[in-house]
Amino acid sequence: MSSTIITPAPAPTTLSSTLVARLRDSIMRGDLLPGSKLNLGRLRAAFGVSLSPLREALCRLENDGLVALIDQRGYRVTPVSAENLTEIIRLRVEFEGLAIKEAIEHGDVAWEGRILAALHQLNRCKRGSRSTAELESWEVAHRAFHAELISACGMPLLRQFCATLHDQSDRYRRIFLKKHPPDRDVPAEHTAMAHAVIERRTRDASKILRVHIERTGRNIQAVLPRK
Amino acid sequence: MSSTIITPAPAPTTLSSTLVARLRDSIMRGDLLPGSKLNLGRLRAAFGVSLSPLREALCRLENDGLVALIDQRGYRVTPVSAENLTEIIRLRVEFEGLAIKEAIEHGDVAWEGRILAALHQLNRCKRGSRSTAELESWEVAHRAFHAELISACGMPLLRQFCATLHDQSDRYRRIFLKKHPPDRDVPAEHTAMAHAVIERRTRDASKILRVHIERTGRNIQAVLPRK
DNA sequence: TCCTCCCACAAAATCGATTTTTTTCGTTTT
DNA sequence: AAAACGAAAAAAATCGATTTTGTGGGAGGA
Repeated sequence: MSSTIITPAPAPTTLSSTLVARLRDSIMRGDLLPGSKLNLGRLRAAFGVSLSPLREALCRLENDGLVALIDQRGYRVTPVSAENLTEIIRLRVEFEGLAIKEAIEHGDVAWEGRILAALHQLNRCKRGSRSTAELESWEVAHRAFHAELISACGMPLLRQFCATLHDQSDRYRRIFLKKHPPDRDVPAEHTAMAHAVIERRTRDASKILRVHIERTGRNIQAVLPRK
Repeated sequence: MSSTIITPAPAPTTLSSTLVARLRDSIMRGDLLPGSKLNLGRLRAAFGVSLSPLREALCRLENDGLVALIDQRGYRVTPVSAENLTEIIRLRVEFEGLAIKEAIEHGDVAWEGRILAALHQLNRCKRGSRSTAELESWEVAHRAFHAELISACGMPLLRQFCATLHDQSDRYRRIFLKKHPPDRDVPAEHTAMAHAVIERRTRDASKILRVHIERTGRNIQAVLPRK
């Protein structure tokens, strides 16, 4: 019993789980193009793994709507379309709107604190930065902030649905707004949202959230290639 | 080109896909108990398949929320709880309510026809029957009817979410109301719902749907074992 | 020229065996 | 007696190889 350092998280992970994260990143950043076929042999080689964990990882990405499996002809990256994006945005407004209402009703002081913490971390990330690592840390903080807003809604399934939809719209944003400068007033909106939520201004919070989601949607639609 | 009979469905299926259906049935009917551990070795033997397709099938059932995977310690059947059921019911009301509103707005005559067809098929199934096959055909028709009601909503993702939630609440109903006689007025409610939808009485349709879903929820809650 | 059939190739799906990790259960230590 | 340990057993995860299925192209026939 000397000064043994207890590892905070034993990192109980598996190859498949690691692969899920790696593949998700590749799809999210657009390295794997929407609609493109995922050749198992090539992927296996590229990631240096066997077929079993690769297949399992892809299967798990199906849950998130990032890939689709067709019997006997393998996996492809989920294609993108204006209609699909429209639905994602619409459902995000509905689902997150419901979730935030419930969260405002049930959230306690600890939750308020977590929101402020998440907001702080988010605002510390320079969005305009050129560095990939910094952009990535903004993405992480942004996702965490939105998740925290609804974390007190008391509905695990709903939170999962929201997370899935958020991921899907993030893919659009990251691929199609890659070269666009981020909106100026986004940080202000996040701050306004956090305060509206904490002060239990349900109406305000819902509205800011809706505007926030829909504006991003329109920005993407504007540059989405037409069919 | 003699009298070649064209197979209606080439059945482009794979072992994994077959397994998904078989496992889903086992879980839905409660053969595999909620919360129970799924021993891969035993399952492999029971279904006469290898690990690869079995693993893939289980992974796909995760999407439907019927099983859960924990790294390094395998799969288990999703446990049940009063809170979980409450959330499922709540979300079904919200999601299907939204979907039916959109469907009423966008549905055409062909859709109306499909609803009546589905309703007819449903009403032809004797719910009170003792035969397993007949009960099963009612389940199929019932699911098809509810799916048809919202099929015109123009939102594939939402339909998928609704289908998932429907499956989950069906599992509760099939397991916990196995020995209870079905409610007398359920067929009448289906008919009323179909007509309200076709006649574009949005308000009525939503209300009937909500009552329909919530009553089943209460019936299950009443017999759900307390913790 | 166009269509159909057949073969070789590529890819997906599946299997059986091997490697890791967790769980179990007796044994020891305090 | 309770906690701690460790080796054996069980189970999950992974791998490499085999089988099955889809695909593309060319020969043969209309």
